[in-house]
Amino acid sequence: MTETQATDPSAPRRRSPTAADVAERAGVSISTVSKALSGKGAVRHETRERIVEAARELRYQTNAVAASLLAGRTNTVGVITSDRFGRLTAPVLLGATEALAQEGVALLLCDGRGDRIREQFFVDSFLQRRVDGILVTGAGIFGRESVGRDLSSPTVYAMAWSDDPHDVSVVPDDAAGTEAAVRHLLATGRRRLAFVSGRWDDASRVRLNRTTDVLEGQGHSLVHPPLLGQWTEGWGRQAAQQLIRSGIEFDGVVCGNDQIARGVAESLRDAGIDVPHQVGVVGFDNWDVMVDACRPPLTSVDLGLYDVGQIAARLLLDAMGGQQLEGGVRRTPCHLVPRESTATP
Amino acid sequence: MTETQATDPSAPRRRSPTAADVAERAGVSISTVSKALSGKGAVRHETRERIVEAARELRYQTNAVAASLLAGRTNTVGVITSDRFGRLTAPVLLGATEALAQEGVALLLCDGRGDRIREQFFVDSFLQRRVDGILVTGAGIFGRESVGRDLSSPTVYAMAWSDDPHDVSVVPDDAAGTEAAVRHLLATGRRRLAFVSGRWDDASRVRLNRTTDVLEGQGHSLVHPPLLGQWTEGWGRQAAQQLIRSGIEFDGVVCGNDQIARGVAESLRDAGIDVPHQVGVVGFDNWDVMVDACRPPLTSVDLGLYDVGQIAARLLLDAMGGQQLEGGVRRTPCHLVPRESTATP
DNA sequence: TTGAAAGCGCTAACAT
DNA sequence: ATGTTAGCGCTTTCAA
Repeated sequence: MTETQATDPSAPRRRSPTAADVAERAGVSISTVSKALSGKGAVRHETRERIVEAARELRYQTNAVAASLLAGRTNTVGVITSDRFGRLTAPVLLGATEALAQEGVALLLCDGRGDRIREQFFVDSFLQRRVDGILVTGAGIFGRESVGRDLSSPTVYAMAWSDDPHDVSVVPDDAAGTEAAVRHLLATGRRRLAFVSGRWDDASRVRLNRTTDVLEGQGHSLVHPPLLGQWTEGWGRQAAQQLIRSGIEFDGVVCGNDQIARGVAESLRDAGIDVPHQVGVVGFDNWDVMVDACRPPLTSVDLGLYDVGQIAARLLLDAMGGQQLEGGVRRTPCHLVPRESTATP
Repeated sequence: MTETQATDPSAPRRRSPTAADVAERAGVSISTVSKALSGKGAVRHETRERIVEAARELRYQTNAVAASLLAGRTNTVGVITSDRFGRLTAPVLLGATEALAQEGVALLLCDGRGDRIREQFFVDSFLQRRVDGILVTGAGIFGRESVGRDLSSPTVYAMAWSDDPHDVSVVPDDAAGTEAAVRHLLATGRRRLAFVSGRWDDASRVRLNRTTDVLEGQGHSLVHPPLLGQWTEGWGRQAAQQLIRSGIEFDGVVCGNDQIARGVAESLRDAGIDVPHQVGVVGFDNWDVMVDACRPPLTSVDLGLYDVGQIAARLLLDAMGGQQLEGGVRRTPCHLVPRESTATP
């Protein structure tokens, strides 16, 4: 390397150039600089050239803080998560960032760990920072406490809905997803279904209820009482063994998530029961790591969490634009992704 | 509900109260309000009481934007990720948020998807927003391009290191982690080791090199040429079958990550080879979902990514405080978590 | 102990 | 087409 060190590394960090610096260098006033660079005022072509050139030389960048103070808008939304940026939150966050980035809005992130005190602290810090909106996500698909009515920034809940019906929530329509899964099992010729899920929460409840509703609508019912345990592969395996030991015949299993489904499917396989030819298995989440690695690959309900994030963000943008949103829960579609675990017997 | 609606929902969002509002209500000047609430000036006790009361009544919150403009400090750091907030980034992010939150610093988040153009765009947006620092993470443990020398905000790289040695990077010492894994296999009596990893990148290279170094230091060597493929369970299974078919005897397998290790372990089990009694298997990442679900549970190298995030954040805080950091890569310790897959035969 | 005034860096209305 | 001026909401001298 032969280039000369441009700056003295021991020097204090130099302050960023201001519009005044650019103005001086271009020999114009500050407001002309503003007009030229924002493209909003009338500036002679030649003058603009000079200003742009000066700005480039100084590596000038508009100070967004000053602009925000003036505009009363920070182009920022605060996000509160509660599952430590886990697997379910990530796609929601991604969908939201994409939708917001398109409008030049950035995300302030923090994790409340599901602790109301922490959450309240972060909400306050967001309000002090004058975020234009707040997005709240949960650690799964279930109801959660509102972070507060009538905050000075509009708020939208994604994935987990607020228990205050005045709040705006966007959640995957997993009841409809469940229905698709059950109908798919029926369509592939299964009639004797079992149900295995994690702990007894909103998600388990919705999925179980819809499963039994659809079955009963067709004159069927679950062949074994619902098996509730944990959201893990290990529990899926245990549940499968319990089913086998019960001696009850079954030809399809609806599972609360992909981990459980994988546990069930692989445990059946180990027991010499062919999946999908003797038993069809369907999971929830369409989590690549699970559905692809499972033997056989798992049919699963995709919750469309990226869309949930995107739609929640768009609603928030509308609200930030002054639109009055109607409170309540909006449901976004889930879709079934068929794979080998439910192939026609 | 019998309570009256406090605000007219169709009214335009009311502006936040300012220090002037509080001053008026408390019958003092703005500067007294500032002193009273910041606790920095001398204010008569009774006056402070009045001011605090007025602030509470108005639900006044200091406008951080105005404070930032004045202080030349935003208490914000920008974070650029590149794996869509994936499994590896999450703990880094979490560690960073905790360390930063303690100092009242918030995180601005965006995902560059590993695209330099997008990254540059986000870096510029961060600089405009006058973040006090920038944190860059990668999608894994490998070298990456610098986002720029001499940015106006100090920058620290976490997990993936910058290819510019003037930049400050914090990465897990996976070479040392590898060494611990190999020594553990040797200590549990294995001598004939194989190596299976994902694609041929920095992580695979470091882990392979250290594996062979340690083996050779003990007078041993890999019994089969390294097997490189993908970072998936499927590849782990294929590799195990390849090993078995080769007819070469082996009693230990070092795997590039937990998915591969699980594929290897379960494939051996399916082939009637006992893990750990005939073959020991060790993985990397200590990813709960994999290590716990695997049969048998997997011994794995924990990369300590939470610490990586925390340490990177602390370095960044130091730099933000004006401290001059020495460029280069700092390595944080990994540690082996023994489980059944390497239990003494 | 309190208040008046300056100014952080910018934009927008108004004047030239 | 360009410049002058008045703030955005706050903190911080400096005077009273």
